[in-house]
Amino acid sequence: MADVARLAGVSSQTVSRVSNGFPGVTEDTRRQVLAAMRELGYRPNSAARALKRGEFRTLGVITFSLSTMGNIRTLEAIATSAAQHGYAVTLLPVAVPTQDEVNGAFSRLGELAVDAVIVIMEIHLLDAATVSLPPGVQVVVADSDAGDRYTVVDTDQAGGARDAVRHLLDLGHDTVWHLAGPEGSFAAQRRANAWRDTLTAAGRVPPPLVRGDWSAESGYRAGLRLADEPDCTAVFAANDQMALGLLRALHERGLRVPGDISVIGFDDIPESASFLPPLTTIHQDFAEVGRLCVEGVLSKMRQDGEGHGTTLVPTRLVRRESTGVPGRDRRGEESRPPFLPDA
Amino acid sequence: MADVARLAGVSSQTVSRVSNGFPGVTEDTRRQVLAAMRELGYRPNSAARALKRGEFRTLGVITFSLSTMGNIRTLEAIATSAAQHGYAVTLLPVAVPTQDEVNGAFSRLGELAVDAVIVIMEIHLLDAATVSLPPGVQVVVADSDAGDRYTVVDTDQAGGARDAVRHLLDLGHDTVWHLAGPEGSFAAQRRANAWRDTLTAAGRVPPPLVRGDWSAESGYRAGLRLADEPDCTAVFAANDQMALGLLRALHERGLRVPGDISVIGFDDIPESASFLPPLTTIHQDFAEVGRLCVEGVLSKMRQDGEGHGTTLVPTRLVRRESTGVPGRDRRGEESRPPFLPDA
DNA sequence: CCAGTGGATGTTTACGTAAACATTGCCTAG
DNA sequence: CTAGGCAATGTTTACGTAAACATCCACTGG
Repeated sequence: MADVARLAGVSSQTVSRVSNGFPGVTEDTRRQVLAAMRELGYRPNSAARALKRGEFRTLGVITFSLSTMGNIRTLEAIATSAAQHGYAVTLLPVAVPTQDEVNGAFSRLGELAVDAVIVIMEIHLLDAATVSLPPGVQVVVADSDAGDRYTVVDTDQAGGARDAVRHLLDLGHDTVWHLAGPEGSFAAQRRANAWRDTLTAAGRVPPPLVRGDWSAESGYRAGLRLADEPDCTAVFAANDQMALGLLRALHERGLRVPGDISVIGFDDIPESASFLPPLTTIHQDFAEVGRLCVEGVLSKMRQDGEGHGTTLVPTRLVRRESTGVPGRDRRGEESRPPFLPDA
Repeated sequence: MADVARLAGVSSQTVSRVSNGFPGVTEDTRRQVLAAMRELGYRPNSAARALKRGEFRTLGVITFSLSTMGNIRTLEAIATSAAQHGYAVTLLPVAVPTQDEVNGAFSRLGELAVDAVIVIMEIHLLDAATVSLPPGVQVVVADSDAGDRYTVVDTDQAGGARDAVRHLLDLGHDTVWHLAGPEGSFAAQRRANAWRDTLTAAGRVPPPLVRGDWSAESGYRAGLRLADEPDCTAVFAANDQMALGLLRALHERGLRVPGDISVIGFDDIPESASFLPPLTTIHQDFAEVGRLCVEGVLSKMRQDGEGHGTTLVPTRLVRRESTGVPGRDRRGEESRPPFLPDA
């Protein structure tokens, strides 16, 4: 900086003013300084800057190895949104979702150049961890509940699940089976609860819950079981991957979708439009979740925020070809090639 | 730090020594300092640290919005591997893959707290950009060629494509059609070139190349065309998503896979094991790519490295049920339900 | 008994920046 | 014509750390 000042014939403070876009600098002087900066290839040293300003302009994101598409989309939106606010994003990967690993990530965080943290994680792993949070570091949590203890931004899981169930009921199905996510997942739990509540509210009897683990493989196994349930005409899968496996199993058993069984997913991953048949599903707006995480954490930083609360991002039903009116009893009536989209 | 020193009854320098694990501190003193650190909740200030040391212990990763699964896996591996070396990872998202955006990312980079950069990007967007790289910032590129100008780590695209084609030829197919990725992509180009070369080397005539854009939707459209090619008994899709769309199109046209047409993909995304039928594909080791990127950039930093070169990460053929011996002429011969896995 | 040695610890300083305060010089109002 | 004010710019200082150097002290060997 001193070199630039010398070359431009000004003081280093003036260089600082120019590089930060502060007022009170003649247009002439500004130009000269900029020229000198270019000539010397000057780059402000961000370490010194952070030291002086007391902030890093950086957000940390803690997440399990980018396993699910939802986390990835959210992360992407966080990065983009942070960049728009002049913030960088530092990744804090947690290899395996154990309490130890999470604690480790949080303690590393203390020495990390980060002003605030966004956690994409189930809440129950967070409790013991946050005690070691450096004071003044704000936290926003995505993919969780517990809005009373943290600021939470999440997809409206319950609303989406409700829409999925209602869609199938509206089509005329007596009831809807549910292929749930793993027990440990709050998202899975909330979707399952909303599924049960919606059925009950509509005066239907919820069938036994079928448990998967988010993977297509687990959906396949569940599908083999469901294929043997003669009463099953409609399945709400807790995510699109499991729906994919489900479709494969039903297909192998010679069941038509949606002719014999309607299937609806959750997430709306890009591939789901190309499943066999294209999957009706609940679209999640991960970009919005990420954006709100950044807004939330920045606003908390500004007002040293105390207020916690949950922001829900609405979902949207995307109707494709895997859902239709009930008709399993018609099985075998027609001889059209199976799985041809009804449309 | 001064407070800790006072509480522990030592000098700040001794605190520094303890916090950096330097030798020359009595076990007694160390314990006292550590106790004081805990009591005061001391965290070393990473800005001051970076300022003093002249390095940030941080790697920047520039990539287009985490669009493809490959990039994500690579990023994940980079983050993990960097953490093991005591480095953090900062994300530099590029919204749209235009030269302007890339230049912007690189110029922001100059002010960013980053010691080195890993670029996950097609090379041709890099050329004009790197001129603005701060001196001393090393670069490693994934997903590209141009090993003569940069250090490059990439999947062995050509080797994988060759294995895919050979697998189908070995099964007895006369030739192999190719559903390629978009023209702008070097990965797509190299896979297509290797496909053509392998066929030529085997004395076969390469059929006309079919172009997609990586999406399942484009694979579907291509599939509708290929279904009308009576000579087509084997297709090598340049990625699994396009293979997915391809499978759907063939299915709609009543063609069995692999009975009538064999399909092989590239990438081995997790879902491909649950396609209809499960997809034979070329597995990419993104974790290894990411790891090598980190190793490469760190070693370049240590030796102020000049040497460029390309490191290729081998692929692996994953045989599932979408490939088999040729048999399109047998169409209609049997009445078994289509798409049941042959095994 | 003393010089010499080496380990443990303290003191000084500089890293690059920006806030706070100081100075300069020009313009305007009285 | 001059005091006062304000815009432009310069000077000083501190941010928290760690390298370099300085000091202290206990112990060893002659």
